[in-house]
Amino acid sequence: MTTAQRPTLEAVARRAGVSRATVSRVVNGSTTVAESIQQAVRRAVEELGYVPNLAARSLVTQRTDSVALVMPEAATRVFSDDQVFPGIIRGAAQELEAADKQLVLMLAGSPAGHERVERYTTGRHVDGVLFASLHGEDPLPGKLARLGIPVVCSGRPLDGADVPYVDVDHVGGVTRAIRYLIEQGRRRIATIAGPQDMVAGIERFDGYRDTVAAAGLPTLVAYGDFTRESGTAAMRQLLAEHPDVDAVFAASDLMAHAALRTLREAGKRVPQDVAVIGFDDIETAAYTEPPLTTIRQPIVELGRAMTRQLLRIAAGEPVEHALMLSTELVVRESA
Amino acid sequence: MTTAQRPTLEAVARRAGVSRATVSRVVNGSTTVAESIQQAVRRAVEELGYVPNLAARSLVTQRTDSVALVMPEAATRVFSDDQVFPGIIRGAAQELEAADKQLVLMLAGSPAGHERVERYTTGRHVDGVLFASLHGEDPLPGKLARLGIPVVCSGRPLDGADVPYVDVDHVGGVTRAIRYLIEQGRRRIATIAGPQDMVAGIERFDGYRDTVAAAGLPTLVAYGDFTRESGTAAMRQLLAEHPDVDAVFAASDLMAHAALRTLREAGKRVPQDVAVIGFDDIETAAYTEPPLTTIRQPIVELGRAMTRQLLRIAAGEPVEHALMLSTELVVRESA
DNA sequence: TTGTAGGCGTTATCAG
DNA sequence: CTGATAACGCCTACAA
Repeated sequence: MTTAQRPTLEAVARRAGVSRATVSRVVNGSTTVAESIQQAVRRAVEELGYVPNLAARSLVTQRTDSVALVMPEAATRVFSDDQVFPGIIRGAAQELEAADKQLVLMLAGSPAGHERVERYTTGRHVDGVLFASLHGEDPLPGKLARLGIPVVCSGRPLDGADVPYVDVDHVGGVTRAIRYLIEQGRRRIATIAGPQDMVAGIERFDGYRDTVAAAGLPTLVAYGDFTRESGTAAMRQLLAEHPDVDAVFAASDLMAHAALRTLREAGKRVPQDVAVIGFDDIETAAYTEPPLTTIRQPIVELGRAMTRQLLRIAAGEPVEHALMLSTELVVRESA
Repeated sequence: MTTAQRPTLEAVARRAGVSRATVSRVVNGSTTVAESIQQAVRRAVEELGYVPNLAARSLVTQRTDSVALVMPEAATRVFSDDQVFPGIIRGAAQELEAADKQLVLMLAGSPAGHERVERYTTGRHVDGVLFASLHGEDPLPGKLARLGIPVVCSGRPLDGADVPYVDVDHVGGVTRAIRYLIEQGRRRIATIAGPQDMVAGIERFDGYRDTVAAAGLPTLVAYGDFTRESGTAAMRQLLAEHPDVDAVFAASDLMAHAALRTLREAGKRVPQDVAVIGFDDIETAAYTEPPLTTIRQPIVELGRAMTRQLLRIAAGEPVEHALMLSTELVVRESA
């Protein structure tokens, strides 16, 4: 029942026989303190189990040593089993740990949640804000940037706000994949596109459309929302509308996985009858039947890169306005 | 360039022509303020864009309105694609959102990380601490509890600390699964067990061992660490040591998934030659080949339940020392 | 019902 | 190199 008041600077100071100021200096690593005194202070800190009160500290320093990671998705979708969000979280956590800062996770799925996030972040309760994936034209990133609060987005903000961002090379990856399909002799190449209110959905579709168009091939499209269920529906639609489809590029591995299964149920062999390529390279991709050929995006690295940019901005250093991480075609057996 | 100092209570008070105390009352929803004054204050708050400084507030209230979720796993494993950790995060986030508290995520994989977590949490920088999954005998939960800091673990702490926890009914679920296998006429039932330094690994193994023993059947075991790679190795070992195995219970869906593939490569048909049952019911389970029969654990609910318990403890209410969430056998085609 | 005043635990500015 | 002392922004008795 050690309900004992936690010790304060004052207590440590008394015990070490010095002033609060000196203790503060030692605790914060100032070098201008005599060695003998430093030792005395450290011993007192040790004996008392002193831990600085961050609230008090940030009250005066105006820093909070914490960063918010905002996930604007509905709570139910953020953690489906694509590994995108967990990957970003992990990358951010790693980088923040190295910087000795805290990661505050915020879900902004509901309107109430969004408002909460706005209150919290504009209230300067964090040193910076990371946006994990924007849906539609969220004005929040731009607003925060204008308030002078460090912000970094994953993907170009759709509302055109002048906010620094990091993204993976969707278009490049997709272009490579579609060309690969064409080289294999595929001519009726369809796509299961992602949501068109998210950069990832838009750019992956653009990459597909431009590449098939450049090759003089038709555009065959059905839309999904990155989930397996939507992939199943889209694949069925594609099959119904274009029975002669001979390749499918799905904008997410989850949708590609669903397409694989739907194709099998429809009696199509993969890749003989229809080739399938996904996007993400989630762990499951290597275990599908057949193993999925897909475009790998460095998702953990995305989280890390965003965080590094944010920390630079917070430190007043200049950063590239946009950073692009490269993607890579991983050929397995589905195409 | 609105670098303008953010407004303080003082500023709002001046603008509304009242005292700081009154503004504080209005902001915190005190009812003892005249309606007309409330309106004036609210207008001033609005006009100035006032947002309370949490650091200042928690300095005096001794509350931080934030809760830490500690994931003691190595960063690289926390977000593999089993949905356990993301599920817990999601449940906690939902419940915390309702309580208007912040979720601070902390990875304690490395020794340095663990020490960081210890400093932060013992330093009373959060109102409570949630432990997402314990590895070995971590003394931290017990230590925090002794310091009077609200703590809730997922799973019984292995060091015997007297800390409240919430867990799913591993043993019950596994028992049902093994009995089901026996009813189907399986007699050479093996298990791919999880790590034996985690409650989940231990209890799932216990459930298996006791049930096969009670039926007079042999114990055939290989160990994994919940990942697919380890599942592959374990299944190979099982096949080598017990070529006549006719059923496998894997302690995680990921390992079960790997087992499915390994069995196929070995020329075994599932479920005809070998039945396979997993544990978790991750989304992928419905999409494996064949679809996986597995034991479902309510993982998001686990996160929510832990959080609710923590909030109760923090509010000084009494809580059950242990809470058990039920599991359920989901029969698909692999068994 | 409203205002006054003190203090929460640190850091930072100055003297000494 | 060290020690007073004044903020930092807010809440909360207590007084009016």
